[in-house]
Amino acid sequence: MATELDKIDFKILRLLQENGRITNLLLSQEIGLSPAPTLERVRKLEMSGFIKSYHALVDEEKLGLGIKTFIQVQLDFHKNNTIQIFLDEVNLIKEITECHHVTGQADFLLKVYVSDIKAYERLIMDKISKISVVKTFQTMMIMSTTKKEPIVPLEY
Amino acid sequence: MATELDKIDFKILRLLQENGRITNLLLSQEIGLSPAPTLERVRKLEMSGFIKSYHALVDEEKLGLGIKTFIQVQLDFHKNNTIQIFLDEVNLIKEITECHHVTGQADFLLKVYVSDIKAYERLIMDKISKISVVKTFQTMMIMSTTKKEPIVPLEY
DNA sequence: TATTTTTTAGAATTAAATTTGGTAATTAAA
DNA sequence: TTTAATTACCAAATTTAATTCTAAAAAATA
Repeated sequence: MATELDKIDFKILRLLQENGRITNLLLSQEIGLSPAPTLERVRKLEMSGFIKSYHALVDEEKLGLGIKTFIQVQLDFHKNNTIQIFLDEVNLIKEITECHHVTGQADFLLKVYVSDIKAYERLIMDKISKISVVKTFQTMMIMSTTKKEPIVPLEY
Repeated sequence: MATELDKIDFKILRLLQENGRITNLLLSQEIGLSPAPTLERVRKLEMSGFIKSYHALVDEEKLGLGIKTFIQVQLDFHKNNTIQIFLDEVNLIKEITECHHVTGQADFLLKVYVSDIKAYERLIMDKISKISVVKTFQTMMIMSTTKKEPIVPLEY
């Protein structure tokens, strides 16, 4: 199986990132092929892992998640398995939807969703600050999000 | 139209966030209704905006996007339309996929995708640092991402 | 309790996905 | 350069799913 993608494949990737539920018929028309080879290309992109999954995007505000933040966390590296301890705890906290290991002053950057400030205080007091290996953390509260592309920047 | 969601609606939201391409038939079996009312509920969730859109998730690494970073930006507020100038520039830079207005030392947090370090240097030198209202910025390079939920944390 | 409204299931219809078989184009080998 | 092999494609047929429709059941209201 050749893993080289041509322009048509990139176009398929773009269209499916834009609309994950586009019908195969429409997709085939957009890319200028008939339905059969279009479907075959999509299946190949799925099988080879270029397309990982499909997801519905929901309106968090409407669902009552009024508070979104990023938290920069610095760890205390006195134990030798500090990072694993931290990651295990993070995985138990459902309000944390993203966890990135980053360079810079902070060790980790977390993304958090909660309903309101009270819930945020509880998260901080009862969960984040109780993780033994956490040294310091700083909240960046998201006031607004002006750009959130569902598409990664590709050449084609 | 009542905007009250019941447990079945929340289950639909969860299942569609997990798998945006689940068939209506399967979805109906999962939630324990027949296909017709299941479809009607999904359409209502779409029409009322609880479901905003559907997207394919691609493998950025495989597509050659080896560098992912967050950039914290501080603006220079000497002009009175500083923020709008900044946002207009950000919208022109395709490598920036997210832009959040945040509290804390930084004014904005950007998420960036590029192919390699050379491309990152070009982004910084030719684009970010040339935005007139940018005072300072700091890169947090993402070394690994250990959690990235496609599902927002809901009660039900 | 009677009436209205809403929600649902099941059947019928429509549309889409998938498979199949054959052809053209490309690539590899002689 | 010719031939063989592979790959990609299209069109049509088939299968499967989505959608619509009708009537019954459940829930809400009077």
